[in-house]
Amino acid sequence: MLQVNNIRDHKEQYIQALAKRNFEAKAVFEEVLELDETRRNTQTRLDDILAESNRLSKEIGKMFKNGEHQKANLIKEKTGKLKEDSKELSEKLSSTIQELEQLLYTIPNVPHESVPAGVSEEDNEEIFKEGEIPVLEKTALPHWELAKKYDIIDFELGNKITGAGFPVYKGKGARLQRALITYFLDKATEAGYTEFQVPLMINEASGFGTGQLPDKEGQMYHMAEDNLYMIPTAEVPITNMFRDNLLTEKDFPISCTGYTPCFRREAGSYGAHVRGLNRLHQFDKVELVRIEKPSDSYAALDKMVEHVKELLRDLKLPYRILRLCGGDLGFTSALTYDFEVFSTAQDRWLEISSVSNFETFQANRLKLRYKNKEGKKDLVHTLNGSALALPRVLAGILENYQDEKGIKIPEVLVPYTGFDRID
RNA sequence: GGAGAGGUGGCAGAGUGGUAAUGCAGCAGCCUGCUAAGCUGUCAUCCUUUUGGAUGCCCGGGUUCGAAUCCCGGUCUCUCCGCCA
Repeated sequence: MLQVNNIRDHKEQYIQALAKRNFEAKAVFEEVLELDETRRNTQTRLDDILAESNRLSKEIGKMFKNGEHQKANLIKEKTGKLKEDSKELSEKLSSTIQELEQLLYTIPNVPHESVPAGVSEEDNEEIFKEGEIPVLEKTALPHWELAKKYDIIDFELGNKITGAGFPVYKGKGARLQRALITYFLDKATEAGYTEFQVPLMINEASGFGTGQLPDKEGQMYHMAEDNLYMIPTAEVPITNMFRDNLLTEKDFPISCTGYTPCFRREAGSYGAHVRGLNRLHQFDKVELVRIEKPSDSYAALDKMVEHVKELLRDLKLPYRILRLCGGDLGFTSALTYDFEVFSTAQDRWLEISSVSNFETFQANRLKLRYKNKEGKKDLVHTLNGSALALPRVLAGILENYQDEKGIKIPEVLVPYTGFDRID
């Protein structure tokens, strides 16, 4: 959520930046500023009335003490009128504030200056590419067929238990999955991130804090009876650990990692592109979250990008990095880098990580602040990134490491799997 | 699921109808020559920004001239019992 003061101070700059995500901000900003003006006027008027009313109350108190009951009763009549006025004004004030907030909820984050304009993923900017794309035999298979051939993932079994998009990993498939999780967590820990195990369900306040609510409600599984949501990513519980906090300089840097399953309804996405592991309702992910002082946040973002690069280098998977264009940028993000692994047998790129700086957009909703050197309170910057999302990494490994007789395990994983081939 | 207790500033913790003590931490300054102590100020939010004013004691209602305090509803936490991995 943007701050009204910033909208006022940087109006033209924000309008231009938001145009990069094809968000027409001019009219909304006008309305925001107008409502804010009304809010302040109303408050001033209300304050005056309440001040008068408080003053009279004090007098009445004194009069009763002095036994001047008649005089007191006279003044009481006055307070009745004041009360009516104040009620009216305070209703106006709260409805104005509500209206203002509703409006602010609809405004996405202001893109960073480096974000290219654009309307769709086709306008994303490729900024880095690394790794050899292997030349596969004609007999090479897509991962869902490999999974069946070597009996390591059972999609039908998941259908039976739950439904489409809930695969069952089996034998060496399950072990490889666990190896990846442990490997990613170890790498994050080595890089200084503190590991957490967090709840997989969140309440409404948490959903609001990181921005899944109110606009992405339909993407989460909701348990109506308890009003809880299944987490779509560990970002939500991890970042919300810090909700309503007032940090001090000493608390930084804050860097957290955690493995969780993630649950997404993915309503409306079906078809060939979602086959196999490409898109699931439940998948595993290791997430990184950082809470930074504003001055340090972009350096932190770079560090996260380097971290993810290293993982992919270690796994020897061909990948590229995209700087998301305005049209593809998430609602809450100021700058996002997507990592994509090349799925050789499908001949397409698969997103396996998304690393973002939210600047103060989430912190404002989270009421997550720190006391700076001058003792003033300031919103922090929040960041997060996947390191990494498992299913597509697995798909990449299966497809890129296949030969006619099986699948080779990337060297760095062998200590974790205890085997070097699936066949 | 049943019973009870509780929710006050960054933290700790008073306050049972007259308008939020105190301590610690933080920040600014003063002082003292030693890793520190002492003193003073500041130290919830908003409006005005100069005096000042309002709001704020988990959330929402109510009673009252006046509510942290009394009443109703909700919510969360803790303790005990029950159930249970």
